[in-house]
Amino acid sequence: MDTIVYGFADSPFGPIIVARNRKGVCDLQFLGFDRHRVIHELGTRWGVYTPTTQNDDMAQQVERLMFETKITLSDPISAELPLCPRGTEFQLKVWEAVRSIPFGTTATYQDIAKLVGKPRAVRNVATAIGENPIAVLIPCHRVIHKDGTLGENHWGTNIKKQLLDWEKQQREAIISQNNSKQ
DNA sequence: GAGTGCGTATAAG
DNA sequence: CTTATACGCACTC
Repeated sequence: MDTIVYGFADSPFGPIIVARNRKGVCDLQFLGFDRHRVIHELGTRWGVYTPTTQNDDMAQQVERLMFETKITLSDPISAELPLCPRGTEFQLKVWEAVRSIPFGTTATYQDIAKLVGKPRAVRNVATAIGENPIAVLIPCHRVIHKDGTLGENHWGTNIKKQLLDWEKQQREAIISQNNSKQ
């Protein structure tokens, strides 16, 4: 049986809960206003009988990697932070495709549908994205409507917009930094 | 098998 | 701008 280590941290976008098993980060949620509901969801996803231990240091370390370390445009987070989400074949495929969207850029739901080889299953892709268990690291906030509007988000359109704005700002900062070096 | 859904396109008010 | 209709299909019940 899998054992889970979870912990709490403060991100620039509000408090988060981070959980990992021995393979990698398996769950990451914004706590939002309803902390208990989110923790309950974690329980239903992994089973109330899954042995857990609390380790806030681990969570804070993950948070620092996500938001404080120098992020390059190619998104090095993946290499340092292996992910281990649980889901159906289809969901895992969709989440993998979402991870290929570069930092600071966006893709449409249709783009992701094509990437997973199911160009007509756009709504199903959207549903799978909505069930993303690992916020930010599986960057579902980078998936937007074809007409440029943001679309819905599990943690609120506000979080989605904030994350996109932040990434865009970071991206531009890195680009201008690189230009001034030459 | 029926109902649902983080979409998209088109038509209409 | 908003509502309506149709399409699409993985998933849940």
